[in-house]
Amino acid sequence: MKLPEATNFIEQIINEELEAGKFESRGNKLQVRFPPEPNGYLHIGHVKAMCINFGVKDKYGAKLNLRMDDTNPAKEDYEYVNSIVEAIKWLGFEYDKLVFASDYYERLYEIAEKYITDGNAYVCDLTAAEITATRGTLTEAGTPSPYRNRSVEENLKLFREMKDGKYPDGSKVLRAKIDMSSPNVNMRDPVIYRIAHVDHYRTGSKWCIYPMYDFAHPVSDAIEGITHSLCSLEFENHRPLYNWFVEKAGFPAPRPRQIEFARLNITNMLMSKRYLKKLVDEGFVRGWDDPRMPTIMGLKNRGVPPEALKKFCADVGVAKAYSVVNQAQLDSCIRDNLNDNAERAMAVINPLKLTVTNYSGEEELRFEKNPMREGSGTRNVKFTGTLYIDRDDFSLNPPPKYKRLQKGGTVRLKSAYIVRCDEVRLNADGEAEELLCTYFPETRSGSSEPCAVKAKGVIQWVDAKYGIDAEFRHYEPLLTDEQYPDQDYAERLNKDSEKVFRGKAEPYLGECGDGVPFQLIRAGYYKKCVENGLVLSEIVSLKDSFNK
RNA sequence: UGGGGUGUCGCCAAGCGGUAAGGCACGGGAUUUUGAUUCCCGCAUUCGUAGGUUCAAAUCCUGCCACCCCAGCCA
Repeated sequence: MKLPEATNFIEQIINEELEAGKFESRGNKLQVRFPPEPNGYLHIGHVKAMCINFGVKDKYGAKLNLRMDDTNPAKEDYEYVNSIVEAIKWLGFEYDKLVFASDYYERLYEIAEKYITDGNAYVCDLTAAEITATRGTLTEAGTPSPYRNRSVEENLKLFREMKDGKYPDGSKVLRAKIDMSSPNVNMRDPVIYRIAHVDHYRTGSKWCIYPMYDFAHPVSDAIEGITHSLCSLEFENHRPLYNWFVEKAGFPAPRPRQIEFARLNITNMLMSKRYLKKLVDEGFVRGWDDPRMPTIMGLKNRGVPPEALKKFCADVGVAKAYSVVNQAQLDSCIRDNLNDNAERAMAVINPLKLTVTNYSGEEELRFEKNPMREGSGTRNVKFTGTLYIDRDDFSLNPPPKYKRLQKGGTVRLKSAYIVRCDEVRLNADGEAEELLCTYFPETRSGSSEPCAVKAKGVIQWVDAKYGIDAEFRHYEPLLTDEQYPDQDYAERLNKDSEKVFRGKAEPYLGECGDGVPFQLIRAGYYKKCVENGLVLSEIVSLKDSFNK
């Protein structure tokens, strides 16, 4: 058998197993799963998990189920399952089946009864606090529950009564009978089922007992015939439990194998669902898909192409070492993708009027949509000599090596002419209000004749007569998990994370369809065009090369 | 002071006994009507640390150190 080349340690393990013939009994057909809990929107961390799982799918021709791990009715909802499906679709991943852990409730219940019958589980009347107290500590063994040795008959009767709703929440649980003195705390008779008289978004009020993750997850894997259950590092301590549940449930080999990898962390990116949910619930952001959010939908609304996210995950790799990737690495992938694919456009965020005093009339100039790509086409831009440039592109006190416009200096208007600034009109505050310039007809863009006039810089511009009003929003990334609990968080978030600018844009931007990312001529910015007429853009500064 | 993991360049990360890939970041140079892009060139005599085995170790052995995870009726 010709094995695919492994690009990470997980695929290496798979190759070794395949070589050893572990999956011959199932025709070497592998199966994986992506198991989000529908209690929030997917974020960039999930993209890594998906890249790993879908990578196995593509590489080994494995089956891949999208499984909603919905065993906690209090937190889950259809809104989230829809958002998850949408995010996966946007990323371009294709799963074989959409399944729900809640589809297995009946089967899980039967397996729980089997545990009881086999003497591997018991109903425990201890309170939550008592269970915690008797679990022992990291260095001391726990003490067995007084209910640990109930008879199979009594356990079965009690468990059925639990299911039938005879007991209030918290009064009883079903526990696995493993080892109260295990050095691994997770093995000290973990809870399998809890009573919760809560409606489930899918099963309604049918159940009042719900299975716990530690039990439901491995058994769901086994039911589906999963061969590789890939999850993050924090579940390493649960692996013995995982194996215990699958084995005691009586599933034959080859049983699913849990393999753990380090989750994705990125500097300046808040990545825990709990905090993200809080930001949404308390109104710090407009929703889960707010461009400031690290959610897949937030990133989409920021104008990030899905391919850039996949490239990023591929670059970052998969390993077991705890790590925090620099955001610069993500930015680089986005820039790289946009450089190849995004069309270029002109817009000024902070307009400054520029009048060409020796120009009259109007003309159309040719503009390449994407100079990086062959055949991307051109469009015409009107030029009347009265226009706006960005305030940043003019300086009253230019620093050394300044390449853009200054009094007495020249600059090239992108795809148009070179102009010289003759006079600066100031407002009452001493700020530039209007620039009076001279243009040089012989410097018209595309002209091949040599001319004496030179300009070091090139800036973008918007014609005053033909440009449209545009609103720009500039977003700062959300703070990191560590910074989050800070008391000034909300204030800082509201004050600094979103800035709105009223500027001008060429009409072309208003014609862009919803969600089209494009790159501003001023290098280092990418943005997204939304809604016609008005340009409502999300701008993210990716590389501030202007401070050099 | 229990158990499970991890330690290779500023940040990720290959490497699996034969003499340190790659990406990001960074520095230098060339081309450029985006200070972008593109293009060269540079960037770990050293792999947490101390010993040991070997002709040969980041890779094997032993001790030590550091960091992360685990005591939810969350996932």
